[in-house]
Amino acid sequence: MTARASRGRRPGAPDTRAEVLAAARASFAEKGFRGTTIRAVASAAGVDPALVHHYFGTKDDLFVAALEIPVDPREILAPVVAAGPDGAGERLLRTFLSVWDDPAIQPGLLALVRSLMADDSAGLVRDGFIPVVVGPVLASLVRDRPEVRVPLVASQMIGLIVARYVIAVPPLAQMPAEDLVARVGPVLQHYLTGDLP
Amino acid sequence: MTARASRGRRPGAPDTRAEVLAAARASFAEKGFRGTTIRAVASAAGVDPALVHHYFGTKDDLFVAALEIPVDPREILAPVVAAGPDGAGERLLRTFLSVWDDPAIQPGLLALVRSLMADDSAGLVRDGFIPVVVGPVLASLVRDRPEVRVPLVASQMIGLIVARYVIAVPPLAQMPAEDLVARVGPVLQHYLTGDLP
DNA sequence: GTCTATAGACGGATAGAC
DNA sequence: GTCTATCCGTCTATAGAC
Repeated sequence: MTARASRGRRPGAPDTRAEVLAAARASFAEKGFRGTTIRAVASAAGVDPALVHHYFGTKDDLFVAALEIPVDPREILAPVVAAGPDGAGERLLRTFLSVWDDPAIQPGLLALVRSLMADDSAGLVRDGFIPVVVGPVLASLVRDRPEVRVPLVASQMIGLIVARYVIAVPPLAQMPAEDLVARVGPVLQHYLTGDLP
Repeated sequence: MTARASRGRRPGAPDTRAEVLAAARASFAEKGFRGTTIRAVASAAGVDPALVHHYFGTKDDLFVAALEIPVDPREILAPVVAAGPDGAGERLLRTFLSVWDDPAIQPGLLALVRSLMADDSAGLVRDGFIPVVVGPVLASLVRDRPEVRVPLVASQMIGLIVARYVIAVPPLAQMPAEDLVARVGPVLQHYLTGDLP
């Protein structure tokens, strides 16, 4: 994402590049990586396939351009952990949902999730994301035995993502975030600090 | 699966058909539908691509042959609902895990889940599987407001599938089924019959 | 900048020899 | 039954005209 503000008037042509990127984002989010074709993206944006290559290079390049998640999980979760374990379940879920419900971020996250499930890149989540990103963050919130509590928390949050955003089962997909916080938050809290066999 | 027992000796050639099917199952489970190619399946089974077609017809046919889920969810869940709402969370989870942990069934289920997440066939789960299969079954177990309780139960079970079987996050993937029943069962019970805002 | 034309690779499917 | 050879379609990617 290059800086787009510069003085003087913008080029007369509409921002074709942005339209291509938006089309790519939507397609990757909906159909996954293998399911989207450069041709389909170009057609959706009303341009020629060659133009897509001209802007973004290879299909892989287009994919990473379409992700562009403007969120650092550790940064956004910092205030959640700073407030301590009390009510952490609700706070965690609230910030989590606020990110996922952001229409500017959602397509990128969806595309990411879709591609992670489709390929055998599950190892990336298992050995990368969970232990190095979310693990340490959550570990500071749990009472004990993080190695069993963190995965349980993760399982419920993964299920929420898949049910609400990927499958969009009603009424989960339409449910206001605060309702979900009230209903699922206590479960997360239980996994974090409750009595567990 | 045709009956394989008949008197007299089996044909001298090893059961190539079964090997092809096994290779297909593994590939579909690991790489999803789009990710597996007939050629790769044939190569993994040590045979010619044309032979795969000869046995199974199109790639779609091969896929449904590789699924071959020998389980009717409604049938297997019948005893769970018959015993009533008390302790239903644990019972539900136990039968659920016993099916998923069955090595004869798991690859088919995994392939199914992978393909459902990859394509935009989410509608199939949302409008088909959940409301017509699992919905009615679970609805008879909940205390009230099935339209909010059933999706919550579904979200936790989906999360368990993805975390334990698709991503295989440790130690969730290695955890004995009974440990999971003891830890997650109460949450399901809470979603089924507990106090919910 | 935008499009046309096409090269090159890959995968599904079929026909037919052995 | 099993394999060779091949057709046909789709896709990425590039070269080059306008």
